[in-house]
Amino acid sequence: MPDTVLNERALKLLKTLVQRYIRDGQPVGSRTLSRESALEVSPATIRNIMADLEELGLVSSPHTSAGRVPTAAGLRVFVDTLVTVKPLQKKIAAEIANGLSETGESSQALVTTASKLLSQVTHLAGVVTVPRRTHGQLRQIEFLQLSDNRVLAIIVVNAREVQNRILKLDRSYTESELRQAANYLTDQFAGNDVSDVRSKLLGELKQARESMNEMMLNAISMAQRAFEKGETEDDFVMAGKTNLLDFAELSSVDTLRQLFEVFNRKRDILHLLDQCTKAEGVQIFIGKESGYEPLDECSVVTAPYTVDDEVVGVLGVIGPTRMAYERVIPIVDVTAKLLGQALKMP
Amino acid sequence: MPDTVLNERALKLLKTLVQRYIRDGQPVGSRTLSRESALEVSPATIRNIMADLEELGLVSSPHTSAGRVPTAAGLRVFVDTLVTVKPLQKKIAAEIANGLSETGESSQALVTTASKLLSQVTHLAGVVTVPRRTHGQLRQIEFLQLSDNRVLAIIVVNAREVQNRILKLDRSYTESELRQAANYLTDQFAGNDVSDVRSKLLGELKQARESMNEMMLNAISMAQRAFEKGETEDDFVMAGKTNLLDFAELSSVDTLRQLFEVFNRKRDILHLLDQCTKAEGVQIFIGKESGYEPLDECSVVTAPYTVDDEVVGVLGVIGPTRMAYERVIPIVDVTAKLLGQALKMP
DNA sequence: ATTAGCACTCTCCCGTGGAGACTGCCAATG
DNA sequence: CATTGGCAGTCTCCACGGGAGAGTGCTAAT
Repeated sequence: MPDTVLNERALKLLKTLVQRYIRDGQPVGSRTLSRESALEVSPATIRNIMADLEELGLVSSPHTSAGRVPTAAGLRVFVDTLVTVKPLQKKIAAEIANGLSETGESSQALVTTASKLLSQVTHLAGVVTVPRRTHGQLRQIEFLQLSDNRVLAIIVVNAREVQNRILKLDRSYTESELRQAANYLTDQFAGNDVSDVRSKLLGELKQARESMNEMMLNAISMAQRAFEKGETEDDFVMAGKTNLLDFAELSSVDTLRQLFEVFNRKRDILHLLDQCTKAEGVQIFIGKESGYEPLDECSVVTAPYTVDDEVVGVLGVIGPTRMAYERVIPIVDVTAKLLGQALKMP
Repeated sequence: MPDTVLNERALKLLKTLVQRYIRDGQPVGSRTLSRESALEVSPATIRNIMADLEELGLVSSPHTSAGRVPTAAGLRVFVDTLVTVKPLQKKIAAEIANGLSETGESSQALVTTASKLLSQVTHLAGVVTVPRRTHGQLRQIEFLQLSDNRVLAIIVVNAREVQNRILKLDRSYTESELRQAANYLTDQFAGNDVSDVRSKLLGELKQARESMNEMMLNAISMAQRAFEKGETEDDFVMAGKTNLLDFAELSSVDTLRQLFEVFNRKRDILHLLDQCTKAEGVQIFIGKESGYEPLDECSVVTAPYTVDDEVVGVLGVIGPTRMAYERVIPIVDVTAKLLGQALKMP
């Protein structure tokens, strides 16, 4: 036994073991390891070290006479301290940058593109949460009469987002009533932070119920309805689920079934992604660390993306625990940065 | 050999064979068939008849000593002449009706719900094309200034559909210019069939280029841009892909991969669905009849749905060839009718 | 501490040999 | 002459077993 159990040599071996395992997904034997690692040691020595690593819970053997496979803990050590992030290929960086710049206006489209790019470049499943701009500036409110009692509210935020919402009202309004209401509201609230608008509306309504004329009251109550449930349900997009079919270790139909089910339910995944807004920079969940049973055999690599220094969403990829972290990490990293930039542009 | 080769008894046997095969997906032997069918004949007789049916290409045996399995041709005969459609369970009809009536306003939402209902009720994959109303009445056009040179066009059709489109223009317009343009266009074209508007715009522009004032010219050219590319890309929705994972015969990971890929590409499927708008009533494609290799082991059951006697879209389900046609056919049928009704409502 | 050698273990891949399920054919039957 | 019972033949499925290959753990030597 060496001075400290996890000495440099052991770590170097762990690193090559993980790299090899990631490459072809099979247990790595001592002979292979002795050839692969630059270290000049015999297989026998490696076997000893492996026994140590196994005791520490960093590797394990599927059965007596197979090589070793890194455990989740082993992978964690790898990504935390051993991984040497490959410099991003220019070609790939360009692919992402182009993809995003070629995409048109709406932030929804940008998010979808980002997700597709991630999946395309990493050959994993890409996920991106829809940006939730807590500090957007309300630009304009407009109402259109659709039919009796039904009014279309259009809310423009930040010169980019456009939200439609159909309101059913208790009576019908004339066109000029609607125009007046819209003008009043736009005058009153344009430039306000959109997260404040709702509470201000409530305050306004309560504070001055009697001092206002009917028109204003109507306008405010309509606006309230329009701002209700501001979150849309479609709050993240995902591309490349089929890439997961490529990996042998996920290919039991049952595992796949579970996986696809989770992606359909969305909520669980979203919760997981939400946690990532707190940290900054790339974050990695390996296996059970995600806390969701169906993802036990998956890793998730995420990074928050920002607009004007404010975190507005998270993106990342989901794949088997044996994904190519060295490649994936920088990809997720720059995609987050580029998406942030793309969203900022006018 | 009987009078005519495909006599009544042979057909009855084919029917029970198909039913049995659909039920549990395994080859059916002569003994089973003799018990199952109400016919009082011995297995030996049945073996003779089976030999005949095999010669006709309606059944086949996977190997010498397995029972018989219906071929695609056999299934075709079954659905064309033998199937006795089960009366739709009230519970299911109610489920669909409720599901649709509880869904809110937008036709997009209705379509998604319909797709989900189909998949939920049949345990297959549900598909619905987005309604393409060729004869919708234009109700209103509105323009909103977003930022310099960027204008949001809002087109209201039929008191239900709302389309947004962002236009990049060569100069910026004042609010009143936009309002005038919108008013002019709404006056001019409201009530027109939306499919005519574009051509009328063109005509108007050409015919009277000099006689118009600049405002009108601007209005018309803006409107033209707004009506370009009227089709959205997201032209059908699909729910319940995961249901396909349930069926043993589709569960080779490779088959599944192909299948999911097809659903992602969308275009091929859409083409297939488009063909179904021509026929009326329920239409069935068995195996290769669909013409798409990845669907070789699948059947597609579709029905067009109508609004005001005009076919506006197609819905249906996709599943393995051995799907429960007797149950699925009426479900697809009523869903089409109910969706049509739901879309018609104000 | 490292290494070579060796016995041991476990998987994977065949080939083998019933057991079970049907068929196809033939001869008997009404 | 259609139908039936009987019977041999065929094919799958599964369990068993043995040999090859890979890799380990232990021990004794360096």
